[in-house]
Amino acid sequence: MNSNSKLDNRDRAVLMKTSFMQGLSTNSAIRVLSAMSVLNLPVRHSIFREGEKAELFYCVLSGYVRLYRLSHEGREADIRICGPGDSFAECLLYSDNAYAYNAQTAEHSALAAFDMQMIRDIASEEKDVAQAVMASLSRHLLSIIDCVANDRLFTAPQRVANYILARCPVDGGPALIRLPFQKSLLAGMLGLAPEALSRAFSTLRKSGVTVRGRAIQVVDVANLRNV
Amino acid sequence: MNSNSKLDNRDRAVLMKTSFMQGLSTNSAIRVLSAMSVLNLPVRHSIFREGEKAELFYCVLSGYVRLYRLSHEGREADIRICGPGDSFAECLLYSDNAYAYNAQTAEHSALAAFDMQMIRDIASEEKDVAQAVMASLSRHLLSIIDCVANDRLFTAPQRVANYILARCPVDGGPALIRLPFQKSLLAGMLGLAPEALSRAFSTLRKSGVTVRGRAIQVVDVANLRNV
DNA sequence: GACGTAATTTGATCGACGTCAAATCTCTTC
DNA sequence: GAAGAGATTTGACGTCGATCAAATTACGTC
Repeated sequence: MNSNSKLDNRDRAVLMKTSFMQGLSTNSAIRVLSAMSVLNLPVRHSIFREGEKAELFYCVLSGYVRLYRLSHEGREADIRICGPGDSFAECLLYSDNAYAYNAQTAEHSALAAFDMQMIRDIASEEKDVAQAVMASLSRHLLSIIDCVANDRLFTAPQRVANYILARCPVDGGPALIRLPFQKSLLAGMLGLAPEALSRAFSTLRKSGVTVRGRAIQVVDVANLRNV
Repeated sequence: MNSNSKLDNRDRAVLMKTSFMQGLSTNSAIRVLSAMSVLNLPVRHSIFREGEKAELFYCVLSGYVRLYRLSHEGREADIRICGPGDSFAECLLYSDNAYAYNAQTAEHSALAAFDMQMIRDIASEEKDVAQAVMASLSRHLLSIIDCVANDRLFTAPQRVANYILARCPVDGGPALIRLPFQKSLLAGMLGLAPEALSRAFSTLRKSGVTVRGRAIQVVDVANLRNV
């Protein structure tokens, strides 16, 4: 398989730190890379649609990808937001052969695209590749379980607080973090309309959360845990 | 590993049809079975709790198991209901070593319990076992993705209609199905309070759905798709 | 730095669903 | 078959978050 563009050093570093590729032997890594090509896509570009025959799975090198489903009436629901290092559609390696959701770039993005059949073949020969696939699948499963539990257990302000806390240093005290993407993406990720996210932030003001653009300031991390 | 009870023929048949065990070579199946023991548990019996060290994963032979998380205030949210043939906690084979949720029986149940370390070792030697793990993980991932999408896209009556439709013959016309468990379990599975499920059923009456106990009668399956 | 577009916020309204309480139904058990 | 516990339904009510519209803010481009 040939590459649509070269794998630059930054992209290569990200790719090697993926849960899918980290820890592979040199030999396996070379074989896996030969089943891969790099795509550079503009913002809001469709990667695949639900129901299409699945022949490639992907790993995000830079940018963000939105995975979503459509209702009959055309409403969209985000299932997952993938950032650098995340892979998606690898759940189809050993199941159905049609994509289970739509994927589109949320920003200008670089993706590694892996040929499913080639990876299947490699995984059946190289134990460490099979193990990498299992590790990657496990990680996803756990993160989606978190997503279901969050949706069902917590209110919008609580979900936002959880998101912030997961990105703060563990101790108490003040913290300053920066959103890696637009708020509307975060909203979809948390299963909220953008308006609801905005209101959740404003609810959190009384818990010491200040938002200006993508910058989020927390007066006291320990305090935010009580929300 | 020894067995708490013998594997009877019915249980064995279920176990062999699991996405985890089906298609294993005789040799692999024997090795896997040697890492397994059977548990017979009464209703509402805790299998493990969130945060406990994960040393076993499970496959349901008969009965039903509820996987759920607790909020700080003690509210419960179901993540998944596992029936005969489903496995759970196998996502920890190659990740974290603590259970990510609570598990308890929803009825008197028979479970196959697999020693994670032994299965890990076997999977690293037998290709088909590794592949079985991947297939099992993939299937779960896809089913939980459906769960997130359903929660976010559909209302209670629509989710109930989807559940019914998934269990009806594909053609139009009338259908009669039977719930395999209590309605309160179905409610949790669909992310609803029992009262909301009840009201959803009564909303569906005008779409030709009649419920009496565990029996669900559908006047016209094709019609139900429009809900 | 000004402009125009896109993103975000805010207000108002509404529907969906959770919760609590009480009534009714359905099983199990004796 | 009767009793009783547990499950389900129904009613009343409150809250949360979606939606629509309008105002405001932020950002990329020239």
